[in-house]
Amino acid sequence: MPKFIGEFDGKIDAKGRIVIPVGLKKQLPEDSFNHLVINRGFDKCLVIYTRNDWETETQKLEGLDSFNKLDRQFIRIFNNGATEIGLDTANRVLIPKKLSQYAEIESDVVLYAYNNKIEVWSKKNYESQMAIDPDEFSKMAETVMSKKKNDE
Amino acid sequence: MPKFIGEFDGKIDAKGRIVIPVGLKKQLPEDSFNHLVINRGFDKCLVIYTRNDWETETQKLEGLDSFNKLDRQFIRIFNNGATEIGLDTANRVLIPKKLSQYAEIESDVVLYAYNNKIEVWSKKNYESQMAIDPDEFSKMAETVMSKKKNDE
DNA sequence: TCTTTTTCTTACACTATATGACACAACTCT
DNA sequence: AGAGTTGTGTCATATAGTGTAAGAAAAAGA
Repeated sequence: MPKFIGEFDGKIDAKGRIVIPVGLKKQLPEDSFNHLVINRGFDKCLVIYTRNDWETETQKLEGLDSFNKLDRQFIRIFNNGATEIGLDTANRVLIPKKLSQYAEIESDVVLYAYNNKIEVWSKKNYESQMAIDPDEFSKMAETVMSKKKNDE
Repeated sequence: MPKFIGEFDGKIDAKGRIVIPVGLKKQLPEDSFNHLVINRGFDKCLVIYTRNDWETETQKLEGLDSFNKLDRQFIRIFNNGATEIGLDTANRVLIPKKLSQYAEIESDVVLYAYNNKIEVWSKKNYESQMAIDPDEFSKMAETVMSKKKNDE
């Protein structure tokens, strides 16, 4: 499983393409250049996985109960919009229009890579997502990490 | 885990690079020269880790649930734009523009190394951060250390 | 103290990358 | 078929990134 890291600024061009900066491209396995999957994220962003990782992710859904209405709906929505994409000759990926609309991407974007995901944000949404003051953040840390402890 | 120590003055050049002084470079494990991670710290400074240490830090996040909104946001903010960097042929590191802006770094910088972190400050912010009179400092010690005791 | 070596600083030159414009192919719709 | 839309590739240019070198300053050794 690739471990991505980095935060990159970029733009979407008139045709809806975003350049994958070299710093990020270098982290991608070569055989994934033409086998990436992009989908809606849970927040107003898009997520790019390698095809392999995407399959791993969807396997997490396998335990769900396809006789259960809510589960079925979730699976449907989760898969909706997932599209395979690839790098073109200029290291760009074409973002399907539906998805860029969903993420409210118009011109400036931020690529935010961590773990096995590359998140694609409109700059505006990215900034408001990240705007949090240190005190709030440390409270958040307590909540999140203590919950984690209880789970164990 | 490396244990850094020292305070170094330096400058950022027109291309956004900062020289890692030899005294500091010697403290870095050789195999980390091209695998350093930099990201935003609290208090308008930047923090550099070795990639290994960074991964140790982020392992704390591993049990979190990416289907949970708060957890996701926490992960994102914790990562905070971490980016991998390396030393060039002249022992410099290129600071991503976004980050130097965040830390208000324009010309003079201070590298402040302790534990497994190297903090990068603009000289101005560093000085105002460190400007404190002895009485205040001792009061601060009481507050901080007694709180710690209660936690234990 | 003087010499030698190392480290720092600055400047510059070269390479790689990002960006925007444009041309054209494929496809859709009327 | 023709007009419009969408997808893909190419190119030129500006900017960002990287490497090299020379002199100044500092440190180390004799």
